[in-house]
Amino acid sequence: MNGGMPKPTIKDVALEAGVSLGTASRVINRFSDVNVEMRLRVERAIRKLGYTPDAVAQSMRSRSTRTIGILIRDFSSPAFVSFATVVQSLLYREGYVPLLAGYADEPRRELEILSAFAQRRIDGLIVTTSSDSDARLADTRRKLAVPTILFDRDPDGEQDTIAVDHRSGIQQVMTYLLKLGHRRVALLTGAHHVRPARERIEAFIKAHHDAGLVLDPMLLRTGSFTAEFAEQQSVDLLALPNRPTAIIAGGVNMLPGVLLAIRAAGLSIPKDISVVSSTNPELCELFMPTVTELRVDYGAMGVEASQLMLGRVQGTIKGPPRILRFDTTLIERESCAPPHV
Amino acid sequence: MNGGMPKPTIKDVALEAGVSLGTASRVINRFSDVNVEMRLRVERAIRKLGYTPDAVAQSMRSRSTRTIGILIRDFSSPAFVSFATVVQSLLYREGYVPLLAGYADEPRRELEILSAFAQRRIDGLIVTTSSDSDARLADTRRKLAVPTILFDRDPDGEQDTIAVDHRSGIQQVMTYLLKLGHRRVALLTGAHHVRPARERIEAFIKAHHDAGLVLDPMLLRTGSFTAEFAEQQSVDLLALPNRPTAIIAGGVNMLPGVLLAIRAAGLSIPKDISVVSSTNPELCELFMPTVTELRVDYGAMGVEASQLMLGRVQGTIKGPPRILRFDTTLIERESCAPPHV
DNA sequence: TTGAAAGCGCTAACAA
DNA sequence: TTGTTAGCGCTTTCAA
Repeated sequence: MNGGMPKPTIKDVALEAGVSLGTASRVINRFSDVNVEMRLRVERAIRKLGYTPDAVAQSMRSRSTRTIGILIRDFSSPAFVSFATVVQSLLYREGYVPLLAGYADEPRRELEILSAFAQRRIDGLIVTTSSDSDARLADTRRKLAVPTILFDRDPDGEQDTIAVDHRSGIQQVMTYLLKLGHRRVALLTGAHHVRPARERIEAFIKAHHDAGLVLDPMLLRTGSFTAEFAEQQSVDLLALPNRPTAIIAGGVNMLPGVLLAIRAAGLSIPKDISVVSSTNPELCELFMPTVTELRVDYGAMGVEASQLMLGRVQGTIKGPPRILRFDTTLIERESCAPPHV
Repeated sequence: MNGGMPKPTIKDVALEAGVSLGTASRVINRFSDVNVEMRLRVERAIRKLGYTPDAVAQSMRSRSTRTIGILIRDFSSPAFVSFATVVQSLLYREGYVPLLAGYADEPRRELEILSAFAQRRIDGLIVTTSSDSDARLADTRRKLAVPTILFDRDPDGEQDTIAVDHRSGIQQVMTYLLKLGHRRVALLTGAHHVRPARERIEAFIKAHHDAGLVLDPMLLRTGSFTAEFAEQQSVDLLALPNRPTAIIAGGVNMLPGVLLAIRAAGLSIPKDISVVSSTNPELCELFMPTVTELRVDYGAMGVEASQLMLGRVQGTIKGPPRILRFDTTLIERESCAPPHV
């Protein structure tokens, strides 16, 4: 597979430049206290030998791997795509590399990934945990002893948090739907042990209360963020004797399931049923009719998360845990109309 | 950020177990020539101290990082999602970790990522390069001197390749469209310097030739795999005095652009124009009408790629470069109909 | 089968 | 400002 001589080491560079190991290291690490003459000699040697530092050896000594672990639910959501793209680009620019992993809705895999991260000595962690309330996961994160950003999860008082205000998001949606005249709105979202689901559920209940409406518990469907769950629950909802007049897909992967179920039921949007979806720009704009969307700017969250993380690992940001909140925007499209009675 | 005592090392384990460093290492690495009594003592010590090996130190000595670099175009295509999900899960199972990076259509970033990989001493590389013909990239890959799998790119005689047969794919599509009566079919795909584009272009031309048709060069639009490119070219195609009666989205990200352009032109599918798309299960099934799809099983490719890679890095697969080919399946849906004259 | 010791490539502490 | 040296945590000789 290979060809020829071994990779040059810093020793070779020092030898070639006729300086000591230490001086070579100082040049490589851009320390200021190096004579110009020496610096040039070392740089020439580096170029001549085609030397690149060995990151493993650097990490061995310096304790830093310049690696940021990023632990998400899965790779399939458009939200992840915007986030990951931005984060990767900003981290690389500073010489850091993201270690990306998804647990694909299997909490056990989350633990495995965390320990793989630990063994590799990541410098920082951005994590969307599968459960806010799992003490074992929290404990494992703590043991990593690196700057951590909880992504759209509950602040724990110890780590930085960057989260969406889903509560006001659902409030916006409900205000909109109620104004259109809807009284039977269904909410599909994940299980209560993650913050986005919990916030949506609470806001959903509160909106009913504030409007003086009695919430039919059949209309609240929680348990998973997957499209499969959304489809199966939608099928069930649409078969109800008094089916909802609007459905909220409360999760970035859920819209496809909802749309499939509605089509299978032979219903038309928005005539028979109104639909609002969480962030999914492509599908929402492309589907006909276009779908009203509760949009979150995950790219912007990626920028903030990267900057905060870089600040923490580089020591330029200090002090107590920060909590960054992001608002949602309701983008009204064609999928909502007054219900007909 | 931290709390308490430093992580236990193998030295602590050896001390606790009352054995030598070497013995502790042998137990950890599951060597057979260790006395049962010793093994138990070491294992107990490991459990007691909560020891986990330090992957950086292991790599330092062993030369293996158990890390596989995966370099793709970007994170946004559903094809990537299926592939990455499978690969991650199979690699983790064997104690390997994927290092995922996308160059987002900027060839310069590809080089940066490759050198980041090199510095980190990856054990293997799976790469969808931005250009089959860029000698600098090929050279950089070669210098990595690790098992490499070219993903849907031209075999270079040195590395393993796992590729889709786009040629027969386009042939299937053309046969289908010609049989429906289409004579003006447009193909949208990437630039000729990557294999999937090149194969599609060649097969597209050959299909015309074989059918005794003269290909209007205006109908062949190559240059980029992005949705933006697809949209802009589609807009242009649809404004032609004699516009095509069918469009092929020859790239996994391109369908959205095509659909947007068709909608903007006020045309209806398949009455005014037929559409065939490369792999994009969700959108193809969800859009109305459903879209005829030239499907590739990227999950299956992920399985094969992982197994081949693991075989190479673990030394269980030896010998000359392998070339694995995957076929496409044409899934006929509602987006194609005979053209009306 | 086990222990002792060298050393992977580098950074950092110390001395000059 | 530069050189020398110890040692990061581990695997892997080499001897015993």
